[in-house]
Amino acid sequence: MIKQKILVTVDNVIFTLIQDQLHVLLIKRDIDPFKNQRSIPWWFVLDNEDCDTAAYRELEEKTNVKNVYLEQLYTFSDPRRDPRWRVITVAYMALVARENIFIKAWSYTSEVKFFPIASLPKMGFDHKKVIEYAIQRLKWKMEYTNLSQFILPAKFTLSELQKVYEIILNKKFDVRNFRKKIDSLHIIKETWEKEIWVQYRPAKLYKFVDKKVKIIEII
Amino acid sequence: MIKQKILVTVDNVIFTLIQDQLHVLLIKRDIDPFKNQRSIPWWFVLDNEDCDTAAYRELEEKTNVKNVYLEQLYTFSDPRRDPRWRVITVAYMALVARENIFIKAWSYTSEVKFFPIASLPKMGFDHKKVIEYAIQRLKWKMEYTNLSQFILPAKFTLSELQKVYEIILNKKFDVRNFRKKIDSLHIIKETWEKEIWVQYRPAKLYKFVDKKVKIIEII
DNA sequence: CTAATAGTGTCTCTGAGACACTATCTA
DNA sequence: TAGATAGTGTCTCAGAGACACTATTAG
Repeated sequence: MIKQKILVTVDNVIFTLIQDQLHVLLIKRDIDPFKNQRSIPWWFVLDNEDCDTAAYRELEEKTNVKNVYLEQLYTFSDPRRDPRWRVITVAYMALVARENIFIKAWSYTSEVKFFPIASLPKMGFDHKKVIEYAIQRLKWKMEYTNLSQFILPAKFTLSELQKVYEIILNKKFDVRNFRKKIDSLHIIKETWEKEIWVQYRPAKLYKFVDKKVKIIEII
Repeated sequence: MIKQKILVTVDNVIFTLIQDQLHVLLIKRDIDPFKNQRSIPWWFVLDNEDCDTAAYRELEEKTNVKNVYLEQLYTFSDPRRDPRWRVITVAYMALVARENIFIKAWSYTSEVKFFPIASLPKMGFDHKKVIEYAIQRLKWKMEYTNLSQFILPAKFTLSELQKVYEIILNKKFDVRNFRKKIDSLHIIKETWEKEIWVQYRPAKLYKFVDKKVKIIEII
């Protein structure tokens, strides 16, 4: 039988929106290598689970939310990506709505924290590369699917929806053209509720018609 | 240190066009499990190489061609996908031009053979799923990149180019609209050569402007 | 009534798709 | 000259993008 000494892990790039900025969850390493540097959450795949299961497990451990969007991205396999052992990692990205994420990650100490992607700290391993890959995939999929629903609260305003696209795609849209386009796609519907506690004209709240990921040209 | 007993392999879904049909390279297994069934070529990742390198190595061993398009697809990790051991596989797809592929795979015995995707034989492992995934990715990428160049000979006619799209996307195109579209993309240029040995009006030969993969809306 | 954001319609221009005939080569 | 494929232009319609004002609420 073949001799091979490779360890397999899953890495989770967990995205959310906080105060109009895209953020990624990072943990602080308390052991070497890269002690005190940040890294994205990762862990070993167990012997009797597949990678999706492992990624979910790791995700719940850090955020305590279920019902999250999770997608396999890419497998990183440079033989020297971990200085200790030969480790291959299957990278995932997760999208969580800020209304869900507040539950656990926030209650941690500074060991688990969201960082805006515009100012990421120094990171161990090849995690910078993994995050860059994830951002690319996120942008790309935002353009042609209804993925934005997973980063929004269940009910949201059209302005919030537009802002999600503007932030992630880093691009401004015309209000009227944006609404016309969204309307033509039939991916969201009105609720009969409105914003409350706002000091201006309250906006109508909408929700997504379909929880499934659909292929749609949004922009 | 963590105990983990996982083996890592790479699977290659090797596509080419033969006689107006999309084909996949399969080998015949001469040992159990799945003895005498077909499978896509795969092999173990060596300790000091990354997965891309392993996939190239496996590819050259079967086809003897270099300069091939190779892309990582997805990592399949069901704990029971190999009945003997716990094996995780990183799947790749390769595109080869028929002018290149004839070199070695053809000279093999029946052990290594191309099968049209419309009539695939019974296959071991989860290879049906892997091939289906690869076909999806291929279709998808055909629509928005200049990937078709890797499945065509270096010089080709516009009819051949159109046929590539028609076969892979399983869809007919209007000759004039297709040419108008391709022309507007500036991805190919005329050579000053024409077809020879044909029994009708010989067509002009074209070649791709750029070997790099470009993002372009083709259809 | 002021400040702040929500919400709405029209025009222009580009590009996709429908459609049919002539040109060039071999045998 | 028959058979086979190459090669070419126009019109219509849909959708993208540019653009500015009125509506509604809280304080």
